[in-house]
Amino acid sequence: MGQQESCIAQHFSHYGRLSENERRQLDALEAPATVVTKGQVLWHEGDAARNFCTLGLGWAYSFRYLADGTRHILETFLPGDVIGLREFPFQERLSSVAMLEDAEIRLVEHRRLVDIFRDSPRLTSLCFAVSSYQQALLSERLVHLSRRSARQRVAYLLFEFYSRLKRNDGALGDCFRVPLSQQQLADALGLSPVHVSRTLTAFRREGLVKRSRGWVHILDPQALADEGCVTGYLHESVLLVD
Amino acid sequence: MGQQESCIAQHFSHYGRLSENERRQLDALEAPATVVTKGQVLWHEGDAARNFCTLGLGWAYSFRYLADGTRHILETFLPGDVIGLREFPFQERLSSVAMLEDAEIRLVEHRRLVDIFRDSPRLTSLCFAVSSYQQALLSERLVHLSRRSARQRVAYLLFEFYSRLKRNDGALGDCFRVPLSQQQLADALGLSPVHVSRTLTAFRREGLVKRSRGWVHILDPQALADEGCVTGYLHESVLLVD
DNA sequence: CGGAGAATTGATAAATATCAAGGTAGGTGG
DNA sequence: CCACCTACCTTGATATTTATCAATTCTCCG
Repeated sequence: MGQQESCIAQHFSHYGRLSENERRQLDALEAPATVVTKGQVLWHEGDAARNFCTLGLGWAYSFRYLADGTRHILETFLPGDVIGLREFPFQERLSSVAMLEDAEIRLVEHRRLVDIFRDSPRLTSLCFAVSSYQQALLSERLVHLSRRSARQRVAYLLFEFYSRLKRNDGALGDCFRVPLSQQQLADALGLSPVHVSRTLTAFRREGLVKRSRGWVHILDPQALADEGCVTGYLHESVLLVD
Repeated sequence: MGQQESCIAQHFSHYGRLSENERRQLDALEAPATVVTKGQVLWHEGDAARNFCTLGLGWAYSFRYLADGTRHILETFLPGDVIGLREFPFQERLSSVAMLEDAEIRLVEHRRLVDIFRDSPRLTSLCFAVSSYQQALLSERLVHLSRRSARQRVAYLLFEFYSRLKRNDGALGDCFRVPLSQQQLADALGLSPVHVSRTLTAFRREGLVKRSRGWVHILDPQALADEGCVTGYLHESVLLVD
């Protein structure tokens, strides 16, 4: 992801092959990188929404506060992901976004997206694909949160991280960094931190997964996928026919 | 929604004013109406995805089967809604869709969407808006399902129906049709049908909501919104600046 | 009037939350 | 280099919510 291979081009290329020209168009979108620090809030729910951004390095998450002061984590963003695209048609941010680590982001004005729509039907299709993929992740999570046990939820989330990281880096091993605390995992899973801890302890005892401060080691990928009832289309290539 | 005011134009006009020309373009998308019957499955998860459709009359829902044979309802579709747009970049259906009532649908080939992308940046933006709004409904539901009590979930879902119906029909009163059985409400809420029944009984006793086979009567809209922790942006106009 | 799906109700069981008390590891300043 | 500090994690005991099972009633439709 150097200067000539922009983050956004990298991300879009998951959904279809890019021509040199298309790549240049995407590269031209991005402003210079901005450095942000762990814990920093990129924007709050309700803020005016005029841009989205790409995440060069580091993890982030979007969240909403509930009436009782608790917090729910809606999405996680991994290096290379696009953040805030879905808010394009809204005047206001629908959720807050905060950084899990020090990171580098690049802003893109929403109106630049309209330029894309005007200039390139193909890139437009790819934008749609990016957005639809995120929506697919969301609905998958919806299914997995609403009616599944704590074990299944935890297994699913860990496996989701695994498979999304693997999509960006085919050489990823079974041991990788996941910079969420148990409190944050709990906020993403709709569980109490205590119960997340118990579940992870059980998984460790059973030889499924080991987790310690920021790292996850998947001991038995197949068993984890089974436990999480992972169906698989998140892996499938989502290439557009054209 | 007669012959000249197509379902899809009607739907899109929620997101921005349509010119006569744009309206014609949208109208031209739709094939003649197809009649479908209650319980009919439009498509199954995993089927090839080559088109989407608009729902002229009647309700529908999308769902996934879980490993244990239970079912989760992901989305509900009301008259005027667009079904299956989010699957545009996927080769396969991500979820099944079934009818809650006898209804009328109109199919649109996915490749016609590419025509729109090529011919009209503005309609493209509106497509994006439609898709993003559905995504917003999904993420709102995600928040409301993962960490809220049964009372809050039920209240939220009923209020969501109320506000979505009201968006299509400003004159809607407090009493309207909701053709989901308690079993189906349970499948959408991630609760057992028994508990849905208890919760609805409690609401009736408290003078919040009355429900009987296919009808909902909201007795105290404000109290229901409070109980469901409805925040409000689903009502907001989502107009594009342009 | 009879039948079938749908809804209600009660009793009990299971899953998860909450509360509270330690324990551990990594970072920091002396 | 050590000691402490702090955030994070673990564990146990108890409380709450919701599921499950089973029996009954309701309501619509033929």
